[in-house]
Amino acid sequence: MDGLNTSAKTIKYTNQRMEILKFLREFNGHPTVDDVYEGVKCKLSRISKATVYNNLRFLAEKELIKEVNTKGVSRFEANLVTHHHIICLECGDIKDYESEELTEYSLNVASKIDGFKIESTDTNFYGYCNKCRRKQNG
Amino acid sequence: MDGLNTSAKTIKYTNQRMEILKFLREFNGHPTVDDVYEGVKCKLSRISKATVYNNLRFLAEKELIKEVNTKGVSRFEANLVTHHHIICLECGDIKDYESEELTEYSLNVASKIDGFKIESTDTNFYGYCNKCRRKQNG
DNA sequence: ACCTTAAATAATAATAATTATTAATTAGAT
DNA sequence: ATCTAATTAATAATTATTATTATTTAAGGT
Ligand SMILES: [Mn+2]
Ligand SMILES: [Mn+2]
Ligand SMILES: [Zn+2]
Ligand SMILES: [Zn+2]
Repeated sequence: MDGLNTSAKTIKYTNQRMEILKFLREFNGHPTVDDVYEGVKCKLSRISKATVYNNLRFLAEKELIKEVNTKGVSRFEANLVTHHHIICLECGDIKDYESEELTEYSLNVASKIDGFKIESTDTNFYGYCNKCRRKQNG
Repeated sequence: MDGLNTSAKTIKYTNQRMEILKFLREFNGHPTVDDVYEGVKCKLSRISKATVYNNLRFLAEKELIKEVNTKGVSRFEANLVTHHHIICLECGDIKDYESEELTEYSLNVASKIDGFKIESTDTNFYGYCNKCRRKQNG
């Protein structure tokens, strides 16, 4: 897999870093720090949780992953394509939702905002997933 | 001011609760739990921080205030009108942005999503505020 | 292949944010 | 005025995150 091909000066390709990035790319979701920590443990049993924190911050800084705004704990993802999120208010499940049109529309709105130089935008949809709806009804 | 006129059964109109709600309505921003705690202390010097947490959760539950999804600490607001947020990536400042059109557009997109029953939607705009841009340049 | 060195790691301590516990207080009903 | 479930204050406990530091290591130069 292609690794840390950024405009780097001194970036070390450590095992820990590569496994964390690989995990995020394969996980294909929005794992918490603990999810990542547990996920890479099978490969790197002696990894420190601080290393997970450090690398997630590092990778986000280098724009190889993104941090997702959620209430409560930090979450990360490897999906760098601009996209939106569908969030279940019951179980907290977060699904990606891609819509070029919505992105275009939002960016166009953004271009009219002054006092702020807008770099990016995303939309959250809040509701209830099928699983949680089935539970609520009967 | 109108208080807790919700479909309530047993809701107590305590001083603490009312001051917290009043603070949020007058603050007109997105204060953290600590902001609220510090803000109501002048009126209620003996208030416990746990009471602030409890009431913020309570008021959000009753839909008298809203919790805002931000990275890091929890934030709350009394602005119940559907609206969007402009967030400075440098200083973290959060500004409200109302746009009926964007809300309408997003809800229309939402109506086409299946597997989820969407209840609400909001859009975040990320960028840099004038103040932070001035600092960065010269 | 060996040296050098800045960067990264593991282990752990420290701090910050949030939740749980519990005895005392109180709003609102009777 | 009395009653009672809800709320509160104080504080302990738990989680999440950041800081510290001695040790290890990736990568570049010889
Ligand atoms: Mn995503
Ligand atoms: Mn707002
Ligand atoms: Zn769900
Ligand atoms: Zn700013």
